[in-house]
Amino acid sequence: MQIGELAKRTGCESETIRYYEREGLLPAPARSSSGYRRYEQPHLEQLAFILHCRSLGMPLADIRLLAGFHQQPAAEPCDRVNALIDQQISRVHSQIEALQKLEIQLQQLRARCDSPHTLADCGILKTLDDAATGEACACHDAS
Amino acid sequence: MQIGELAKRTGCESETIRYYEREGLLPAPARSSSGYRRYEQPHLEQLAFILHCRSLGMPLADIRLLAGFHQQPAAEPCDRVNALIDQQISRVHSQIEALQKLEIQLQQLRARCDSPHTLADCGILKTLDDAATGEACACHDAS
DNA sequence: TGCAAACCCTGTAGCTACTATAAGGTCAAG
DNA sequence: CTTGACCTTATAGTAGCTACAGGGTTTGCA
Ligand SMILES: [Zn+2]
Ligand SMILES: [Zn+2]
Ligand SMILES: [Zn+2]
Ligand SMILES: [Zn+2]
Repeated sequence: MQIGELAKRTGCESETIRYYEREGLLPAPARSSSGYRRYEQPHLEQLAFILHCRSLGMPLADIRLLAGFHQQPAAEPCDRVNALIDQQISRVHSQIEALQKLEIQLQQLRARCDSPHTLADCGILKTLDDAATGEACACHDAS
Repeated sequence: MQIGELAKRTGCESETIRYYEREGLLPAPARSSSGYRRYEQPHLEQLAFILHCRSLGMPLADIRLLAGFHQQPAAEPCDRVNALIDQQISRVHSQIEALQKLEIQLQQLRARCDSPHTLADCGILKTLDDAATGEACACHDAS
């Protein structure tokens, strides 16, 4: 199958497929006489593997490692697989925590302007300006 | 003051300050005879304003707009300020939701390997491989 | 046969918000 | 007069694509 059909079947754009090939995530496929890439079933599965991992937010470097375990002796322990997943869980978890703090801060700032104002009287702008001169702000210094 | 001192006082690297200048977020300061940037108090406040907004996750384009409201007639309504903050809140909120889903999916995948295994028997690798061939997976198809 | 649409190819640049060099000029202390 | 700490510009790198530009190929139809 050509790249366009692989794209259609996986829901991944042709350009992304070529990008994965350049990055060494997908093996270079055979070419037709005119230079078109020709993919077989294993490529489709490899790409599906990559996209599945991407949908879990895994970085490409980790996916490369995960895919590489298929080339390793099957009797090896799987602790490095676990470590990759655990790492990703903790990355995601700390991102959630940081974003939750951010949301609270933003809502405290937003609360400074509840009724329609002019720019001159806007509690949001005032808070931001005051904070820039070193004063306490609703978003960062709330108790 | 020179760029290094501004950097020290704000906790922002000199290179980032120059970057903000290139991006039009900080006005170009006066130069000494040898070409060194010389900053005054207003630059420090402007930079503090930017850094405060950045700490709330605001994109530079939005900060540019927020800062631009200072040049606008003060009698204008502040609804565009609110809109920027609301937009940021909803961006943050939807990121949180997406990451929370991700965390659950990752934990479901992780649960497939609870005791030490070999690569051949690893429930995580098996799940990923099966998903690549179209089968249901713990992470995406759990009820 | 001729032509147009729909494919495909490579290579390059753009996106965000920095960060990190390289290669050089300036200034104050000792 | 030299050392070290500053400063300058310009360029490239980061992650994961996405969007061209400028070309070649294949297929179908009149
Ligand atoms: Zn307001
Ligand atoms: Zn604040
Ligand atoms: Zn395992
Ligand atoms: Zn899954």
